[in-house]
Amino acid sequence: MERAEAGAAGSSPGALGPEEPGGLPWFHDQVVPAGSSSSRVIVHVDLDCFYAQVEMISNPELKGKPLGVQQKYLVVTCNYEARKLGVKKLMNVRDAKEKCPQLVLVNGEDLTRYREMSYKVTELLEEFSPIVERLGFDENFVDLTEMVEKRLEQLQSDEPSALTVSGHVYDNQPINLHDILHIRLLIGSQIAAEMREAMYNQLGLTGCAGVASNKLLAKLVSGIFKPNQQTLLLPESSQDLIHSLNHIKEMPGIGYKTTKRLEALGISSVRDLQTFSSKILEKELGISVAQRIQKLSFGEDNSPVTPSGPPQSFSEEDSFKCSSEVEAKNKIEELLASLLNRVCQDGRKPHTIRLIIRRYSSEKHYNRESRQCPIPSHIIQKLGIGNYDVMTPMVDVLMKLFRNMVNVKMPFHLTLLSVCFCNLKALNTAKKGTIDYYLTPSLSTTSRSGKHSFKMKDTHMEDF
DNA sequence: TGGGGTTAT
DNA sequence: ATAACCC
Repeated sequence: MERAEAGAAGSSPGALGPEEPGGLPWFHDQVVPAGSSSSRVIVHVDLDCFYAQVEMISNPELKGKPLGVQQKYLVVTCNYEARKLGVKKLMNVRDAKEKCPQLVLVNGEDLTRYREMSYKVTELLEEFSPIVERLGFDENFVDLTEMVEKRLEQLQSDEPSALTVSGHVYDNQPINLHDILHIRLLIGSQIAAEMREAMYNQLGLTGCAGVASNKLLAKLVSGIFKPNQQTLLLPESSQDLIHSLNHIKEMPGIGYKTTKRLEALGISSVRDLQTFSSKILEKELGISVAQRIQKLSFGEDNSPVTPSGPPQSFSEEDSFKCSSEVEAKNKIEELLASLLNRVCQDGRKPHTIRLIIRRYSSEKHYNRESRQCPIPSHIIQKLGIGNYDVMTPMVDVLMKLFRNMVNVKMPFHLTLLSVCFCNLKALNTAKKGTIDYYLTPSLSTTSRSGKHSFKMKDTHMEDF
């Protein structure tokens, strides 16, 4: 893999400080208390134009050509060839074709291959450290603190270039090899490089990485050098980084709604937010949001890297025009069929099903409504095996949810349908002798005889 | 704006 | 069930 970055400024290999009498490097006694939340080493890994990369792997003839991935009338992402020619993310297909007539488009409405590749990336990163948090399909945070500590213990002072940073350093700030925080982050940058190398060698994917002391800063710094490069942020540069943002809307964690409310208070820059009265902010946004985002404005973020593990929900959606119950039912069947395949592969069983609609309306930014209910237990039990037996009863349940939301006797116009399986439970967690065992129909003796199915507290659709 | 995801209230 | 956030 090509490495665009040169060795970082300020890192001079072999410039170790004085050694202790025992021959150990000076920093071996600079212990950070175990479990301490101060001074972590976090990496944010961000794949380059992920969907486009997956498409180019599926069809290598696309490599070298300007490529866009299309969903409905939008180019949701594109490769760098296309970006050079003026195509932007989430650009209208017409505008994109106008800007770039040679643009090759592939349909990316089926996320299956993207999702599969996404989890391969997360699993690869989990081999480095189990503390991996997914953010969308193409980003991951990894807490490297423990791994860095282990490498520091192993580190021999006579290893040549053991203390060379990998990739860029933000602002070209010099590394101080006598500063333990610098050393720890530098080791983090080496691990980040190994991660990117593994992603390329094992999966054929390129991406960026940012190494810093918390998630916010790692995420912000990962985007500094853009495709296929990595950047390390040293603590002394964190204020420069956050003030390089032109507007608070660029701060991860401050979304559309909060931005509007902040603007109404006259807050638009990061410094505006830093210096704004905490009391007033708390009264306007609530204490929780106010305190969190004001800390973010200083580059402070104590939120942990929370291991994502397997997904909490599976959903399939399609945006399309729908004005009759028959159209809705057909689409629901289609969405459900795909979901059943996915849930079957996962192995766990969903205990809740949800139907989401979007109604046509001229103005109103985010309008979605949903109804959910427990999946009847007799359907849950058939989930692993008979894929077709469950279709009909599940569609019945979903259509009841549909009619609960939409008055089918009146004209209606929907623009989206989505089906979601959630409340996923592992199959045989109930162990003999526990309360669960006796309350789990599939394991209890009465249920095993197959003659009684008990209901427990499931709400039934007849209730509607 | 698509087709997904998450957590908090 | 909705509302906010993320991609």
